[in-house]
Amino acid sequence: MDIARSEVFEAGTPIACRSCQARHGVVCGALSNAQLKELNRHSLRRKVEAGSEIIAQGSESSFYSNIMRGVVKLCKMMPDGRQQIVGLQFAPDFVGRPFVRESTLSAEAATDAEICVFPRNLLDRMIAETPELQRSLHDQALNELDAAREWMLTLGRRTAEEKVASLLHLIATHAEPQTAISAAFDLPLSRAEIADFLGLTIETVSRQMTRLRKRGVILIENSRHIVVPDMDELEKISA
Amino acid sequence: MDIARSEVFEAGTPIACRSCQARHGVVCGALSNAQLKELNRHSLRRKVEAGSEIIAQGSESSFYSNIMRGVVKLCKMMPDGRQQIVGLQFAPDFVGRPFVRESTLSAEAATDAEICVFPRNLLDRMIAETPELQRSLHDQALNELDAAREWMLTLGRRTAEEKVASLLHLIATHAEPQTAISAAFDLPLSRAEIADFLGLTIETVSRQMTRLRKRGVILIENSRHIVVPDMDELEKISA
DNA sequence: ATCTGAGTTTGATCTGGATCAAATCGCGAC
DNA sequence: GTCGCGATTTGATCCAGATCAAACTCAGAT
Repeated sequence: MDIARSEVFEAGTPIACRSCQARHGVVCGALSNAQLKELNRHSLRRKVEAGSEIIAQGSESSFYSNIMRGVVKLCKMMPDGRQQIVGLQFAPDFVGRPFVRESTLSAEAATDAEICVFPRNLLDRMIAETPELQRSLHDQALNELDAAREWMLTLGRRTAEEKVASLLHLIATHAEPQTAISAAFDLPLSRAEIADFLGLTIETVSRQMTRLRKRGVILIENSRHIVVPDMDELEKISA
Repeated sequence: MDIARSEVFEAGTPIACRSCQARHGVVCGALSNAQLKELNRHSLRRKVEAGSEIIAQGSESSFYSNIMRGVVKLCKMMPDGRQQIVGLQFAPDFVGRPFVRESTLSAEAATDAEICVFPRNLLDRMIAETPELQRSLHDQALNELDAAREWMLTLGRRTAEEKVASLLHLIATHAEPQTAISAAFDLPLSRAEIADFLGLTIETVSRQMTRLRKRGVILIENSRHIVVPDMDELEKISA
């Protein structure tokens, strides 16, 4: 994302964060009206298209964001190019690493997305002044930690088939009201990204998807759109 | 650990947490004297021996702890018995999951250890009342999240050799002042536990250790005691 | 001193997923 | 429409790490 390089908070037309309206992000949901007003003066609503980088691994980031729409992937890259996706974030998640300037991972829009961008210094001050905000962010951090550890189990101990089923289950759960028996959703990730999330190759991902399709566990309407007739079946396979 | 079942805070001789003395845990380091005094009335210093469970996966835990000495492993177990260690904790770490009663993982002493045990209700209240404590715990959660994501890269994308080197590097870094070029330390984990941390089998762990020994990267004084003549060498291998 | 058994190492073989290679599918540009 | 090209699927083969099997080690127990 170009915001990272250019001086964001000088250029562009700041749009009030109160435009979040129906759905507040993690940050603005925890602030008083006075704080919101101040934040609004310095925050920016931003559309980012799929594939653009929001935070670069190894860089010092001068801002945080809230995801208002879309999916963001968190990636770690090794010097030789091997890559691992270490998390997916959805609205209204907070993006950034409080208390530490340099990021050990990159954040990239997996789909077209909209984010609210906040200057780091201002938000750091608000976190220090606002226990409720700290609590919200603490809460999100703990939820991400639970999710990361669950995924460690997937990476370390599940088979390729179970990994693919786990991913489909994860996406379906975030896309659907999760009450329904069946689900239909768009994958926010390409096969290559799925492979990088599951610690597999694209070929193995493709073969496992085909296997699930042939068994009737999923329908592949096209490579990005999936229908799951029976979520219990999928959950059983993901073990 | 029997504490989980019996009513801890009635039996036993409570020992003042101020006995932490030189080294405070994450919790007591962030409290005022008045709060410490109240906490002392309800906390308990406890010795736990290697292998005993501090928190059981799927159970409701009514207490938190601080590790004062020793190493604690966090495990996730699948219904069919497959297991993954998802983190190691060292003094003065906090153990427990604030805000959620039921644990999705188990915490078990990997070595003989000493912990300070706090009643959940009391500490929850103190967290709510004490921004500095919330900040400490938030900080630890974020550090654990960084570590978990780093380990996801290890699980998903590193080879068996790189995994073993990564583990040795991790342990060495926590055991030694990390300034020295060489390191000597006791492994807090058995081969089986190392396998469960790295997503490998014990045979593969053993073979990779032997390979590293034959290459002169490590000396195995006995299966638990390791010497690393050149930490840079080890770090290079862990990639 | 010898026995015992858990933990570890070593060896032989197998296999799930990687790698290498070639279609096939879509979709935007012309 | 059809050309070009990246994304995906499918096929053939390979190999890192799993599995199966057997020693070996060593700290107690007798």
